[in-house]
Amino acid sequence: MADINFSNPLPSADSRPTQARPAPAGEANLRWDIIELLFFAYRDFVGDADHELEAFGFGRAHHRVMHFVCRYPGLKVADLLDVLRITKQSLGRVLKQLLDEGYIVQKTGNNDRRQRLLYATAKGEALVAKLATLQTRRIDRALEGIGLAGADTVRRFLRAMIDREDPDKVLETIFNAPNPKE
Amino acid sequence: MADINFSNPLPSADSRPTQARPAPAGEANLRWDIIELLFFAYRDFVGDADHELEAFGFGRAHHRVMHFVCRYPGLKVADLLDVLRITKQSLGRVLKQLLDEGYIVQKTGNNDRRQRLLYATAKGEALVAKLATLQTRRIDRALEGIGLAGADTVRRFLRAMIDREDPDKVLETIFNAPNPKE
DNA sequence: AAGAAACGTCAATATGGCTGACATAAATTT
DNA sequence: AAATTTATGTCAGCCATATTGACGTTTCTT
Repeated sequence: MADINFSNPLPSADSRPTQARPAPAGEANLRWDIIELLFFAYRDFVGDADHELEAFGFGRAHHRVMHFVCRYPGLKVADLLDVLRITKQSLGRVLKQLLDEGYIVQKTGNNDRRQRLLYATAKGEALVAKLATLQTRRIDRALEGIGLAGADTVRRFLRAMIDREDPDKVLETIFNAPNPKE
Repeated sequence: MADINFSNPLPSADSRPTQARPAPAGEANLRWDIIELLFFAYRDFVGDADHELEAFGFGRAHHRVMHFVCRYPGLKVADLLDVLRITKQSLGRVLKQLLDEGYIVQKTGNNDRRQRLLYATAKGEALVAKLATLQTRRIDRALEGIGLAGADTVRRFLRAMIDREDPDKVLETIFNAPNPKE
């Protein structure tokens, strides 16, 4: 607590515009800018969906489940747990609601009858598409000035931000997918 | 629920590798790839900090508060509420812990003595720096193959993902900041 | 027949959001 | 000077979503 210089407060500290604290000499080059941009970008990105979900009485948890079930039809419950990194008890409640309200259906596995393969209904697909449309609008707007090569750079960056060890089934699919041409 | 083709299940549906559902004809071009990459990238990005925070008995909420107080010293409580988009009651609980445990201090405003300007202590700064270091490591790794121009593209993309209307004090600072040269 | 696996569920608990109401001190307006 | 508004704090309770641990059923594997 020694080197914080507010013991002798700056004159009119609260009338100056807010400024990011300059990096002290000893501090390694930290990516403050990208760290904060990620925070705000993600906040507004999920905000799009959050707002719409309210009208359905759903939360983020429901969205995540529906999204991945819709995108990867036939996902097992265990797969979903891996992807979402939550416990089956947590998933249980949310999944039950989505089943009861007809957004998702279960189907017993053919090979292994213990499995409950998950599929989105048309109702579920419609909602997921609606949410994805909102988010796509934001992404398109953000990519606008950046060009095709830029979009690819963004994709490469995001991919590289993801842990590669012990990838779940969905991530494996994503990593193996060819980078789209746009 | 008519056009989902699992009424006549595909042979050995659960032995095939997981595949992303191909986009139906009627569906607009949705950015499924970037939507999912953002999900996983952010999940792992905040995971770095989450893991470390456990050792301190703190959660994500504490991190967010400490981070912005540390980065924008002298932030008012009201500013923080704008940035985090939570209620003062929610902030209150978390902030009280951080004050009690000596990660943050308050200082009465000079111009307006109602205000409580927030500052991180050395202890607080150390923790924030530690967490930022972890996240910076991940970002650096992700930017590695992308080059300087690529890093700038990523920054531009993330900036453009953020809502511009009604920016809070911190966001204004970020938007007005010159793009760093790397 | 025994064990393991996939899933479901009950119970209890924690975190971090929320709303509404109310209190205080200080600034501002009348 | 009095009234009002602003910035903040706080009490009480609710809700959503996460957790752990335990136990049960069905089904597959050995």
